[in-house]
Amino acid sequence: MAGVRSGVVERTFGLLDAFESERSLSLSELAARAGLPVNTTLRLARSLVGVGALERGDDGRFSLGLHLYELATLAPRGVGLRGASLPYLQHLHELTGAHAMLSVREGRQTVLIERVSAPRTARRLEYRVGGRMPLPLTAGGLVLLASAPADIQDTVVAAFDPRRAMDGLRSGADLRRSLATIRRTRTVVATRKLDQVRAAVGVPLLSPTGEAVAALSLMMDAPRRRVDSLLPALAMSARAIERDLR
Amino acid sequence: MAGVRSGVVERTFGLLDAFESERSLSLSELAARAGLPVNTTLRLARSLVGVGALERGDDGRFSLGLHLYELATLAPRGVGLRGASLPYLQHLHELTGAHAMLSVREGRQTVLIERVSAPRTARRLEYRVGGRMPLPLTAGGLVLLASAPADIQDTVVAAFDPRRAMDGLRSGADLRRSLATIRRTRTVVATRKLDQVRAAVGVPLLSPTGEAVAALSLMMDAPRRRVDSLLPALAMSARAIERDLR
DNA sequence: TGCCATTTTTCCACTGGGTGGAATCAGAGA
DNA sequence: TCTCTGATTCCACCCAGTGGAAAAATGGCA
Repeated sequence: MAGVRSGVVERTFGLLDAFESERSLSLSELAARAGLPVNTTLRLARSLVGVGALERGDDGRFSLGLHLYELATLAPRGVGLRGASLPYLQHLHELTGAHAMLSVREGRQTVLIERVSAPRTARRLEYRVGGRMPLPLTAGGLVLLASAPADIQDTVVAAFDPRRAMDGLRSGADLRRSLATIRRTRTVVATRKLDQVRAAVGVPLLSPTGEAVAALSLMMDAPRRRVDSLLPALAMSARAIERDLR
Repeated sequence: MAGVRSGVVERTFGLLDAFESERSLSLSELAARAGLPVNTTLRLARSLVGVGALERGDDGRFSLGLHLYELATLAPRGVGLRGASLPYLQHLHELTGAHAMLSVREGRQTVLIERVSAPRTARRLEYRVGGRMPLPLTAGGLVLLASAPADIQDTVVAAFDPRRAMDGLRSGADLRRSLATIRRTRTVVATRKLDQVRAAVGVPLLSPTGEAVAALSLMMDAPRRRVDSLLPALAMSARAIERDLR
């Protein structure tokens, strides 16, 4: 479907990516989503079942396999970070009642590595664990954008759409100013009405060499003043995680 | 290196699997581990970087990429189960102080989906999140084996090695008897001195159709009598997770 | 700084694995 | 029983993948 320049690897991951919206797919559905002939799809899918990247149920439908989970646990930016942070996310959530989140930057988007939320509220959020969001749309994203390479910042600022932005960001210039502030204070406080949540705070997680490898953030439905008060606990947690990572 | 029958998909995942023991590998290390010519390795690895399955640092070394994490979160047997179970694992851990674990069966082994442990003890355990263990060596594995297809049970029983087994299992016949008991009681209580942990209990997590999709288990260094007392809480948690999964 | 060893990358001609259209088979409804 | 959709097998073509070899980059070491 997409204009991927051929290559077996690209096709293979094209197949896997086809499961983004559906948990299980039949052969022909899979072929249609990946934009490949059924036959080609069948052959690749069988190989993928062979290596455990796909599983095939008794009904013949495919779904993503456990082997991907095993590999993911070995991805440094995935589970390493997650394991170190989870206890602190738990603690922050219990302490504040807010959604506690850990995210990293992947190109011009953020990927949510982990989130600890109250059980019922979790389903309403569109920001799923493992899911992506544009950088300027989340507190964590802003933190990560602020310390991203210049070319990334430039393209994101250029493509900035004020209509889907945090309160107070009306132009690319606003965004740039905001990023400078974030770099200085190592802190974001942002408000926006989305997903039943009004405000969010974020801080970077710094590697020993001083670069932001991830962002820790809290989201809650509360006025800005109250959200401000969460910052000390958030910053302390970030320091603690950094310590544990060594 | 292993006798994988050629095919680009197999080679590709051979490359990814090479990261099992090392977080990052240079091109030549990667080629050596995967048993492929450097040139072939380079070409494949670049494609993998292109799709996000690998990442390449400034130093030229490769490591597993975030995209695998994103895919893993879509694997039904991975993150779906994990998300539903995590709060209960937390609760069980707090309640009992034991290691609380969730595992599934993959062929003749178990894969640990999630574990909640006290921070310091976690590092000593060889059973890593995302890692594998032979079915008869863990309480969760025994639960899963007890409800596995007959052919799986047969091969595992045939290959059974009493030297690395739970207390009281001295032969394949013992194991088979034990599995029958587990099926009847839907419960495992096992003791073994390993990893500083003396005893474990496990119960199955049943799908709506009644098959065991996962195992919930607790591990702690305590005499068997005390471990027995954990069973009610464990069973209740399993029922609660099953409810949530619907 | 210059030299050597190692690793990474580019180049290229060969060929066999990948391809996909078409035929066949399996299964669910009607 | 017939029909239709989806899954699977078959097979001839051919280009993407291959890997040896050369070139370039890297990194110690003196």
